[in-house]
Amino acid sequence: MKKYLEILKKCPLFYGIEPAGLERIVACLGARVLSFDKREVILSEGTSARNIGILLSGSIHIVQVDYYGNQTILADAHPSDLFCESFACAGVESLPVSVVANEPCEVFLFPAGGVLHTCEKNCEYHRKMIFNLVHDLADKSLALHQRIKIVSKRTTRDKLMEYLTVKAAECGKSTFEIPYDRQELADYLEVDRSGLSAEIGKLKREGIIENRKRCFTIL
Amino acid sequence: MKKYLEILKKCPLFYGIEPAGLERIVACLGARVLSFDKREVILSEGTSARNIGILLSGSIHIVQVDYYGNQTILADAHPSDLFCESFACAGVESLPVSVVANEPCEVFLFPAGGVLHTCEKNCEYHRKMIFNLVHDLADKSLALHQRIKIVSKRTTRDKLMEYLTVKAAECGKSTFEIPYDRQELADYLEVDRSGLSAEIGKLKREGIIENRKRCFTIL
DNA sequence: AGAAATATGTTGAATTTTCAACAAAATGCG
DNA sequence: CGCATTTTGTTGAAAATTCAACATATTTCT
Repeated sequence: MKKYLEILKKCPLFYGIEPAGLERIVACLGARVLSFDKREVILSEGTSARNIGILLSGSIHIVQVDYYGNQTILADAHPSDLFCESFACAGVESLPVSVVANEPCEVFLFPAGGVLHTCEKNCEYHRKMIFNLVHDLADKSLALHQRIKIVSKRTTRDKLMEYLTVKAAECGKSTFEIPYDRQELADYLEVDRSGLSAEIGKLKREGIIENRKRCFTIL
Repeated sequence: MKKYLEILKKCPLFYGIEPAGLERIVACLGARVLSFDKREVILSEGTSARNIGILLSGSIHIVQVDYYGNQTILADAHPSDLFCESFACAGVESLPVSVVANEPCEVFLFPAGGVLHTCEKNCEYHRKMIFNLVHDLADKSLALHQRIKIVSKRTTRDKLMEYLTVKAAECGKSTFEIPYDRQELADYLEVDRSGLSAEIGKLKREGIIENRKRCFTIL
């Protein structure tokens, strides 16, 4: 477990907890470390929602897939990110999303009970974690609102421009890389892939954006 | 303030806190009670996000309005419900949504600091509130996921049927009332109002649903 | 390097949504 | 009760999305 401490240290759940405490807590959580190949399903919609995950390496997508195979990408996570904490904390039985490996990755999985139920001595670390959890859950909520703001635009063009504008603001630059390929971007924006490609082409010809693969520039 | 205690008692933030404690806490929060008429803006997008609200009477809508006046209804709240807690807890400066009175209503508004910063004596009540907050934030996150699942459907018909199915499951009956009029339902589903009316008419003629005003039956 | 697999761009037809304008129904109010 | 206002339903035309099919480009693997 030791070799993962550097990543875990940066997890929002453990902010403000010094290394010695972290090691104790991590031991206490009863976590498993699991590895997955690209495209493997890490957690499947409908299965138990009792576990919280922390991504150790690689990257993952949080997705919903409907009846007809339409996939919606809700979020992507990177090393040190928490995932599925909201479902575990809400106490729902079954997961309303799936978690899929976007590249080979390792995850740290542990039952939420270890965080939610204070240990015998109501330790300071526990108190910190709960506070951190509040902050993290609020952040996730914010991200969902942001995503809703993007996909609630009515046209492919407006969705794309809103997304790019948000991303540019996030990076503080007008040239930046996005974490999705075309199909994934379409799944995030909830539009048709070919229509998205067409729209990107149009925006380029109109001199509004520049683009090569995952790199975009807003002019 | 006394007369609101019955409503406040049922607020998710105060679960498990007995009446005596509740009265002390409420006094401690430094809240204002404000009244609004139907359609009045209670909190406006872009203004300070430091306050948490509890609805005392009436009902409200959490909305986003874009550039061109397209309104998106993100959620509705009823007496005892918390609102805007996620933005206050995330520590963002400006509110990404507006809160609008859906009918005459009273709200209880207080700075989030009173909940997030433990009082001198790190009291048991405070600990409970933070735990309650975790649960509440997780629930809100879940509601957003559910909404995304609905609006990510690609057609008006699929969005509507998904929404009605969820509502029916919520009530445990196939006949139920929804909290929105036609325009509001359209704003929630992110579709055109007239197209929605047409689709409801079609579903009725096809014998898939029954509907009179806000009352729907899935057949 | 070369073949196979994957990702991206392009097109036109079919479907669906949006928009505007108006009619009909329901509601609120003096 | 009757008028004014608001809400809901209907329609047709314009705009946009989706879908399928295919061409081209890029990546992966041996």
